[in-house]
Amino acid sequence: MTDTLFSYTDAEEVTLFVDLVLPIPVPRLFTYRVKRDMAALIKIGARVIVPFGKSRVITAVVASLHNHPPQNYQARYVLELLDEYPLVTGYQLQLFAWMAEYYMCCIGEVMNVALPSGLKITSQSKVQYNPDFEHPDLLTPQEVTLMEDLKKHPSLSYEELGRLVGEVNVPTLIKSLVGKRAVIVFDEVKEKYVPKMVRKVRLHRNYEQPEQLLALLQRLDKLPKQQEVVMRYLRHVPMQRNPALNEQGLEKGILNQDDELSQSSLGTLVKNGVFETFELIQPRFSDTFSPQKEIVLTAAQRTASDSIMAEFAQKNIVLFHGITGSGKTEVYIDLIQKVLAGGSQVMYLLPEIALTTQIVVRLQKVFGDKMGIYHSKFSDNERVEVWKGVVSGQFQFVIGVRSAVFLPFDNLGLIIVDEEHETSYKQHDPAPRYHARDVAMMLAHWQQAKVLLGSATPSIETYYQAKQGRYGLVELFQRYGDANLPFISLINTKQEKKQKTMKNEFSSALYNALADNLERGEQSILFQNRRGYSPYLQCEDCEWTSQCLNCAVSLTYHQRAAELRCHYCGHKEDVPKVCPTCGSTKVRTVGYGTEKLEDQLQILFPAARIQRMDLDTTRAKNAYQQIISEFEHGNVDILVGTQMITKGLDFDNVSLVGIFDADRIIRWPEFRATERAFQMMTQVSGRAGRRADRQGRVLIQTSDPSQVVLQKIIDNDYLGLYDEEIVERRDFNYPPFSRLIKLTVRHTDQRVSKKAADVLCASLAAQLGDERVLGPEQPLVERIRNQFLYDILIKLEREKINFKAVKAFIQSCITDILTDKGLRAVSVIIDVDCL
DNA sequence: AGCACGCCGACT
DNA sequence: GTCGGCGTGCTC
Repeated sequence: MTDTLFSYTDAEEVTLFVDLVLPIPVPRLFTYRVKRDMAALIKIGARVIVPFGKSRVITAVVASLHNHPPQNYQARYVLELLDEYPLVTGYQLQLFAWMAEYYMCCIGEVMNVALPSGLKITSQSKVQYNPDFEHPDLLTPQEVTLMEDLKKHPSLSYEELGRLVGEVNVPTLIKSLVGKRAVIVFDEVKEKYVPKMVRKVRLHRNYEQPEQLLALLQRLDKLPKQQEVVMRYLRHVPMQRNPALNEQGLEKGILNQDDELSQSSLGTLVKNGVFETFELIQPRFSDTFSPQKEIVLTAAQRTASDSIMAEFAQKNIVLFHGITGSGKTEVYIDLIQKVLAGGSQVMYLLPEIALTTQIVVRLQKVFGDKMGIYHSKFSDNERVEVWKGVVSGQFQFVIGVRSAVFLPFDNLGLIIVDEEHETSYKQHDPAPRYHARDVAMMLAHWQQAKVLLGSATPSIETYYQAKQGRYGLVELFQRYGDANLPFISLINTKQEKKQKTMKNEFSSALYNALADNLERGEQSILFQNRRGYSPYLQCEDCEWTSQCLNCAVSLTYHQRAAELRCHYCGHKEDVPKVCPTCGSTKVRTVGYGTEKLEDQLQILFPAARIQRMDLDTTRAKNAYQQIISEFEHGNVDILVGTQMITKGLDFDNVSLVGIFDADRIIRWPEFRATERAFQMMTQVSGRAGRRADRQGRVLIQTSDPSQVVLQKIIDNDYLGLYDEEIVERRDFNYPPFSRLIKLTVRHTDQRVSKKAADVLCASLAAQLGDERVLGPEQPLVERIRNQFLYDILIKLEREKINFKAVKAFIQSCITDILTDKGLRAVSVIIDVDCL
């Protein structure tokens, strides 16, 4: 500014602007004005509420503060400042920006998956009564009446709230209520938190004083049943000594003790006004933890832990390669304790399925309420609590799934990525399509934290880095408690079919083994990685098969639900009684899903108790836990399941694992198929024989036992697998020797989709060269939800490539397509480091 | 992503 | 004559 003469007055008049991250898929920040009274309080990383577009109000995060008024438009005002202390750290903003750049998406898309929806108040969000609300005394009179309304309604929308309170500023009101933890905010789309209610009873006020109580008991002398109920109540609520205890009452269930007589007596007492019933919302955080348990490491575990520490002195990333059942968890606990004692934070990542199991319980016993759990099965409100707990310092240690990398850590000392090879660490559907393992490494790099990658079957990429010396490597090949590795054998189904010894698709070997196990009272697990009853229906008289209308896949037959389902778009239809084409009644099921296996096993072994575990049986809230505990308590003889059973289940009594169809796992049309097959089958095998006193057995059904990977699985020969795979990867320039970016072009008109893909491919290849650009090619499922898909795969060697520049070029090619008149309607999905 | 604006078909 | 279909374009 040239106008220095008046700068002393200007200094006070300068308008403050903020650049905000909005949860909107637009590749830029948005500038808003800040009113003077807010200017002193607003900070980078704080959330604000702003008006956006014609009729929306949304939550944004402050990315920067400045005083440059925008040139081409008038900035609008920030409506409300939500956080006096930022809920988003500088590291997180750095992470958001990095992810948007690296994974080629918008920073708003990153923010959208990063923040739990409870932290994003918008004009679309709803509020409900917080079951854990503790301080009604803080409310203003207006808020008190509003809370009464909220108690009556399950939830209120933004508009409804506005109508109820009249002229008051709704965002301000919500801010106030959220701040007092009186309400919780949730996303209408997602399922809201359903508070658990307890039914309680208490004595009527008239009987609270000792003399009144005594009179009551005397009056009930002639009614012994009712007298007994009152006595029982007094035993649990000793109000003779302290009448105030009556206020809290007693749970109805405890008083009733499930006998009908006391129930009817209680009913009479309630009717006569002696007792009154009321309901209370059960607080969720009422668990108590057992005291800290001492963890004693075995010699091998001790050595491993020490070696990891030693490696960390040299390297920032260490691969901990330990076979299944070697007791990696104890080693982790040891390391976590060390890092926490040093005052740093720890993040422990696990794939979704593994997190639901015993590991959490085990860690909770050690770390108690200092440990936060970040899991998708938890309600959004609980995620918000974990987030705030990390900011406040309550949680120095969090165990969580993929999305835990977004938590506001600022002082990480250690990140553990367990089951490092798991593909579920890569987010597939909404952008950002990030890999939590890689993001974790970035976070660690910024915060000078160490990363421990754990796996029994490391990904080829990771093992390569370890071999190259870029990562430290610690291996633990001794099974915990000297349990033996299972004995794995192959069953040639082709041969058995020739000899006619198969029972349906069960080989005699598998059948006999299952029968033996049943007889001995030992448990078995049968693995089949396909849910439903059968992958499709087929007419025997014509060519008809069940096909999805919207996708190029067959409809899977689900017998239990009595419907045909598309596993891609979710479309459901009734099962036809006759062939829809020719009217024939000979419609048969083809192929085997877990449901059919369950059925056939029941026919083969009528006395066996069989349980199925797949997506369909575990959808309900606690179904997963229930199945596991049933199995654990020996109430199940044979557990049939998909991938879900491969992880984290440690059961003593399982002595047999059957892999129903190995061929299907091996012959996946993908360059990682062999690696996957090895990982998957090794993991399932690990479920067998986790006890020292006998060796578990694994039977693998295959039509071709000579397949190389099978022998490697039998020999538990990870190194052999690695040596072969790495050669192929090098020869064909696949990861770790290259990076892959997959572009998927989508449109409802196949010709448009194809044209766009061709044009895109040509412009990419013109610059990058034919050998780096593959396709366009129709994916395995060429049409999903009536959109025709074409894939383009870009291979970029690690050396001598300016990754950033290439990505910018790719982006420009896509922009060209999307501005082309005839092709602009297509959408292009970008997947960096696709799996 | 939402949301409005805008320009063409089957309905009271 | 309108209601509403979803194509296109914009949001500080």
